[in-house]
Amino acid sequence: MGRSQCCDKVGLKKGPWTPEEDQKLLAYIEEHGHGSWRALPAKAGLQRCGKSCRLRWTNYLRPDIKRGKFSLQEEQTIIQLHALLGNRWSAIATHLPKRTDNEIKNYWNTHLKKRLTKMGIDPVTHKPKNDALLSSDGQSKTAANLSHMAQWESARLEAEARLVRESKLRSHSLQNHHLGSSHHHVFASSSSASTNSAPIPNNTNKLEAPPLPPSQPQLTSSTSFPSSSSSRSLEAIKSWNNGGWLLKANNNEGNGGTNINDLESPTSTLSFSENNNVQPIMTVGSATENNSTAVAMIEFVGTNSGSSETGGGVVKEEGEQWKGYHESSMTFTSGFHEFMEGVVGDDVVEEGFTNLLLKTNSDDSEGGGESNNGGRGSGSDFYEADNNNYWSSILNLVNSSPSDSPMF
DNA sequence: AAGGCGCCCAACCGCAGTGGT
DNA sequence: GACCACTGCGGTTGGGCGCCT
Repeated sequence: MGRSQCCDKVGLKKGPWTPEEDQKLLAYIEEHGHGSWRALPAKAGLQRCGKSCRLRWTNYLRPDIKRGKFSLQEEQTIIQLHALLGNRWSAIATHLPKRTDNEIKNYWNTHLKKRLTKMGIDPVTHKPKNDALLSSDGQSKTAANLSHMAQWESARLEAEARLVRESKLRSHSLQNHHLGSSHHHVFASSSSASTNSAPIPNNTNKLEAPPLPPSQPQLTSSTSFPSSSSSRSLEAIKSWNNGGWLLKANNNEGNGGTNINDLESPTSTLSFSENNNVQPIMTVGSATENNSTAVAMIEFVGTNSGSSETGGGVVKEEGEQWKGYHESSMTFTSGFHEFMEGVVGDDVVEEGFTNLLLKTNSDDSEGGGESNNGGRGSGSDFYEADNNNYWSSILNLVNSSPSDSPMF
């Protein structure tokens, strides 16, 4: 694509900002807001490019920024979210109020990455570097499955983040609409409302998950979130994590056939195409609400050449549930169960995502006993204990995210 | 005291995505 | 559909600072 540099004009200043410049920028934004960053520097009397001004405001001058040392809680949150989201700093920042993505990124690169490395954990994959786990005892499969499910989780979290951002935007735009204002309110403009956020999506959003290894289904997720239902919807998603839906679904299965709308708990459905291409469409939704509440859809596109849109016969209409999947899809009880059996094995499916992680950890400790490298007193015991709780803490984070958090 | 070294973090850079025309 | 303007994001840089020798 390529764009002309914004700062290539001669005479524009670069480098650290002076207090005078800060003052000018602050004063201007407080008075006028920041409708157009391109035009702002000239109006504010700054010899800077708009991009530089935006960055200075976003990362430093905004009044709702917390500066200083990261708390232990914040550190844990960053590590856990990074395990799920990777280097999606803006998404991670949505979990950390008053922290900017830049700050989090810096903190990760300078502190947390090193700490994980010291713990013997690969900061990229969040897996133990000494991969005794991946021995020939079948745990490699579990580890691979774990990775696979973490990617589910990653895409899901990202979808949630977008949901919240969209919700915020809508509420802001509603506010603005009521106030009859456009960009002349510093904290009501779309930019400031989504300071830590990605561009606000339209009604439907395709998200690409981290690249999957060959032979695994490619994961994308689509969201279609009525903002009013976000809170309950996210509770539903959390319930999915908690594995509660599995029990409920299985119980219902015993009752002879499952209608997702009959489930008390939030439900999910997977839609499989007739052929062997893995093309499930999973909907995580609040079935107790009216049926028009489409909540979250995670779409698996087979690695084969088929496209989910064309192959599965699934059509989503804006603001509605997926049209037609009721007829062709299995209920979540059987569909997801069978799908996950194929992917991760029956025992794993029965136990749910969270338990899988815990099981993996407990297996580690049971199998290894002392340590992965077989040594006692090597100084790694402390880190092993951390590793044992590592993934479970990640899930705990997700499961325990309060509904009223900035994220939820 | 001073030079070297490593760390930290604000800021820059380039690309991607989106909306308007 | 092509083009342009603009914003957001993530990787990278480099200057300042503190610690060590």
